[in-house]
Amino acid sequence: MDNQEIRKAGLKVTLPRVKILELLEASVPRHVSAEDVYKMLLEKGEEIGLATVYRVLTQFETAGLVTRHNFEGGHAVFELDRGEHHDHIVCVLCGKVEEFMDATIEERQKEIAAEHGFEMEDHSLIIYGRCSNPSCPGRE
Amino acid sequence: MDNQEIRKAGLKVTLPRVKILELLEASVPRHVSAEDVYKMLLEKGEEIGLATVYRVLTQFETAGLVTRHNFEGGHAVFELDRGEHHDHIVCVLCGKVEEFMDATIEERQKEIAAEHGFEMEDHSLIIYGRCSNPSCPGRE
DNA sequence: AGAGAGATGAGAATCTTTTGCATTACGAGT
DNA sequence: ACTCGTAATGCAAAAGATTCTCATCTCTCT
Repeated sequence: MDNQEIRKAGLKVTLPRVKILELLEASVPRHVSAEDVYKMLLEKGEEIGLATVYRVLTQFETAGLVTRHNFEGGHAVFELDRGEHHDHIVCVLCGKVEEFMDATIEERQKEIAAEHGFEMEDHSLIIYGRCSNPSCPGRE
Repeated sequence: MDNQEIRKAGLKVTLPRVKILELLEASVPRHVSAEDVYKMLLEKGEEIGLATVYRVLTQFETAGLVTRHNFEGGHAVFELDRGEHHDHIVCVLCGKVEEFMDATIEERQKEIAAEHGFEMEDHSLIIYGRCSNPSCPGRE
């Protein structure tokens, strides 16, 4: 039940919040912008304002339900937080996003932060490249 | 001579471009937003429009003279590209930025991209944490 | 010095995200 | 279930960052 997650986050269980969480759980692709969420809701016939989408996503982020990423392109994307941390590979041609997790890198990051006198709080690793998908545009 | 770098990039050697490049070479901190550059130029008495700053920074980025980073906070920062690649540690409290370079991580990234069928083009690794600087605000 | 392509400046426009405020919807208590 | 107070929503306006338009200016080449 989604409701419990929302409630546990200290938020009232309202229709917009439930709908947005449902959408994120069912969402393919997993990485969506606030605008994406808004449009997807409209298509499903839900009358939820864009401002509310932004507010709810920010609240979810604060509550640890979703993670916000600042990919290239000026707008943030969100994804449901499923517990395990991971990083991203983004195709610069078609925008496809794949996820990965590498213990070696994770470990080194912690060491590096410590070497610089930082207490690591979070990190963001994004690899940009060209994917091998045949249907990926912009490949000659 | 800065002029040569600009010329080599296929751009006309104009006053705004020279001034912006000079500023980036002398700039402390090394990571500045377009707005920062604009204000710094104003303080030095240079009458260069904000739109031009954006244009020139984008051109410099395309030419490989500077690198653009999408840190948290919605605005991009630029830094002069000095040849060697490096990553960043950003203090979430005071905004201080330190640079580092780790061969182990670099190597793994290339391997990971290959494993996913991507040809790595670029990457961005940012560690967020709390620095140990005594004058850093927000520490209890 | 002169011509033409390219660059600039100022402001308008665009895009993303946030905010103010009147209205509405949860949910604790009865 | 009913009522009430508070928190949440929707809309429109605002704010912040970046890009675009276009008339004017300036490099570069000759």
